[in-house]
Amino acid sequence: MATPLEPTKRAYQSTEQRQSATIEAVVHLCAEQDPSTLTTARIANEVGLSQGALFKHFPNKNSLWKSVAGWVSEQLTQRVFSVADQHKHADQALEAMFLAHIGFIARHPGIPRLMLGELQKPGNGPAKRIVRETLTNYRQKVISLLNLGIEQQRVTPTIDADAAAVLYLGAIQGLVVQGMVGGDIRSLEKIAPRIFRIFSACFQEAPDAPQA
Amino acid sequence: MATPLEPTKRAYQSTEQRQSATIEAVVHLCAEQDPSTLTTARIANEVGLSQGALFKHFPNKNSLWKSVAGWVSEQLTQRVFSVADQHKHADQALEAMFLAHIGFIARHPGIPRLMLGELQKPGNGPAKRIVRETLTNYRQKVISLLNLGIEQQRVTPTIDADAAAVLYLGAIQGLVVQGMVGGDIRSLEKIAPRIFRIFSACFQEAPDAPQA
DNA sequence: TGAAAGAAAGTAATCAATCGCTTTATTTTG
DNA sequence: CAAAATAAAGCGATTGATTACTTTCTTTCA
Repeated sequence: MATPLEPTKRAYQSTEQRQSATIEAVVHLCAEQDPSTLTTARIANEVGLSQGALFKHFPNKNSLWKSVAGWVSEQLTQRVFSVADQHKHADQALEAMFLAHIGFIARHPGIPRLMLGELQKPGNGPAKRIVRETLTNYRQKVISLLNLGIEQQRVTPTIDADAAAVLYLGAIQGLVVQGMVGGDIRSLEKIAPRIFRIFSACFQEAPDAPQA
Repeated sequence: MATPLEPTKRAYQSTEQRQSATIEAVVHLCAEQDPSTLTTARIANEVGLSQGALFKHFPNKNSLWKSVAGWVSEQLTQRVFSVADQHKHADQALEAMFLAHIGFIARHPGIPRLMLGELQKPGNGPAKRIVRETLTNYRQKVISLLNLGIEQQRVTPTIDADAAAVLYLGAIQGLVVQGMVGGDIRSLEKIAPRIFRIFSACFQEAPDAPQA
C-alpha cells in the first residue's frame, strides 16, 4: 500500500486573519475582473476556502463590499494625506499627493474599478457612502491646500478653488481612465508628472494678469 | 358572464422601430440603475414587450450592448464634433466641445454609467472596443485642436498637447464623477463653465515664460 | 395566407446563502 | 496537567431565487 498520504491538515485561521485576507483577495482580483462579476466562489477560491466557509467570516456579500470599501478608503487617505503633510509648501504638497495617489493605484490596479463600480450603484449603500465620503474628504483637502497656497503666495489669489479641486481630481481620473483604455494601469506613473505639470499652470500666475 | 374584455389589440411594430426604442430604453434606464444589473426583463418591460419578445429583435444580450455602445458613440461624436466645427478659433472650439459634451450627458445621465461600465470589463468585447475607439478619437480631436490653436497663436506653443488632452478629458470625467457623488448629474451644466475656465489656464500663456 | 411580431411558459445555468456534519482550537474542570 | 467540554473554523452538498435564452403557440398585417 502507498504512503498513507497524510490527511492534509487544515490550516485553521482566525476570523480576523480570514477577513483581511479576503479583502486583499478582492482588491487583487479586481485588477483583472469587473467587481460586479466577482462571485463568492471565486473569492473563496483565491483565499483558499470553500465558498460556504466565506460566510463564517462575513454575514453576507454586502458586508464584504463594505469592508473592502473601508480598507481602500483608509489606505488611500492615510498614504495620500501623510505625504502631503511632509511638505510645507502647498504646491509641493499637491504634487506629492498627486504622485502618491497615482503610485498607490499603480500598485493596486483594482482600486479604480472598485471605486467606480461603487459609484455606479444608485442609492446610498454603505459601501457607496464610504467612497463618497472619501472623495469629498479628499476634495476638501485639496481646497484647503489651495487656500494655504494663496497665503504662501504660491497660488494665484484669484483662483476658483472649488473648480480647481474638481479639476485636480479629474486629472487623476482622466489619467486612470486613460490607463483603462490603454489597458496598462501600471504605466501611469510615467506620465503622471506630465499631467500634474500641465495642471499646475491652473494655480500659478494668471495669464491675463501679467505681473505689474 | 362578464364582458368578454376585448383582447387588447397588440400594436405590432417593425424590428427597426423596436431596436431603436430598446436602445433608448437602455440609455434611459441607466440613468438610475447600474448597467450590470439591468435584466432583459426590465428592459423589455420598459419598451412594453414581453421578455422573450426582445430576442426577436436582438440575437442576444451582448449584441444589444454593442448596439447601445454604437448609438452612444455616434451621438456623442456627431454632436460634439459638429459644434467644434462651428468655431474657427481653436480655443473657442474646445470650449464649445466641452460644454456640448456636458450638456449631452446632462440630458442623458445614464451615459457615464454606460461608458464606465464598459471600460470596467477586462478584455476586448465589441462594446468596449467601441467605447475605447470613441475616447481615442476624441482625444485625437483635442490634440489636433490644440495644435491648430498653436498655429493661430491662441495656445501656448510650449504646451504638452498629449498631456493637455488627457487633462481635458479628465476635466469632463472629474465633473461627471463629481455629479455621481453628489447624485445630481443634471446640475453639471451650471458648474461646467467654471471648470473649463480654470482648465483654459493650461493652454494659455505659460506663467514662467513672460511674454518677451 | 404566410411571414413577422408577440405572449407565455419552459430550460439550463449561475449564484448567494444555508445546513448538517467534521475537524481544529480553546477553555473548563477533576 | 490531562481529559472532557465548548466554541470556532471548515467542507461539501443543497436550496431557492434569478436570469439569459428557447420553444410553442397565437395574433397581426401586408
